[in-house]
Amino acid sequence: MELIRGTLDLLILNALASRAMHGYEIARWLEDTTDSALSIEEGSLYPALHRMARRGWIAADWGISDANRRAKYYSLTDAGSDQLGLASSRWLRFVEAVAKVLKAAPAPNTP
Amino acid sequence: MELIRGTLDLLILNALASRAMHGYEIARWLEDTTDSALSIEEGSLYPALHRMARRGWIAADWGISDANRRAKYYSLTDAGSDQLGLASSRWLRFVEAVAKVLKAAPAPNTP
DNA sequence: CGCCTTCCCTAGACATTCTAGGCATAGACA
DNA sequence: TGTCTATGCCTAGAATGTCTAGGGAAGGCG
Repeated sequence: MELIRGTLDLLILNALASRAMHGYEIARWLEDTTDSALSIEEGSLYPALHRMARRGWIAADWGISDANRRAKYYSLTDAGSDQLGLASSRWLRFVEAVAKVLKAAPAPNTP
Repeated sequence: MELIRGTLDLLILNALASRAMHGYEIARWLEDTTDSALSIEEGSLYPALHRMARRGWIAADWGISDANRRAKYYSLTDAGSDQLGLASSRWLRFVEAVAKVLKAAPAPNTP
């Protein structure tokens, strides 16, 4: 399912809030957590991770994965934790506002 | 507030589901409905309306506004009504999936 | 050895929103 | 009368973020 723009950071921050993970792991964590409702393309994921590292929200360390391969583990920084709080509340306020809009109109035909 | 990409169509479709409106009216309807939590920039609104008309979701007719000025009134077509149903359910499924992600992580610090 | 899986990466296409303008007219008010 | 504000429509180009469509290296299994 195509992600709605601007939510990937929020998803990644949440993933890393539970524990440090490498990129591939984040992608599978997201699918597991959402029962495959959401999935990240690698072409979106890695640029997003680099962007977030550049902004100081996450830190990277090379390590060895469970499958015994080299993997870059990302963890949340303090700034990243702050950002998670901001992004979460922004998201919740947005969802609430959209809910008002959906409620304002008569129920759409749901076949 | 900057809109999250991909939601503008949904908002407009909902506005027009309640009644036919001209562009300026849609913008104010959205602010009223969301207690100013959301607002559309004109530079986003008009291109979106043209795009949606091109896709056959809405139809345009020139008329005279309450303020006695010429205004282009948009109304939902049958295809637009279908699209509203699709976009709504897609949005709800997405929000639900993100909720699972937010619940998966420990509560963020909300200062 | 060959293949699948894991794991990382990038360039360019694409879509959508915003910034920053422009233009026209009605009505209020001086 | 002239000017100002609110109404109403529009566009070009920048900025952003995701996806498509690749490429590559290495572990483990048959």
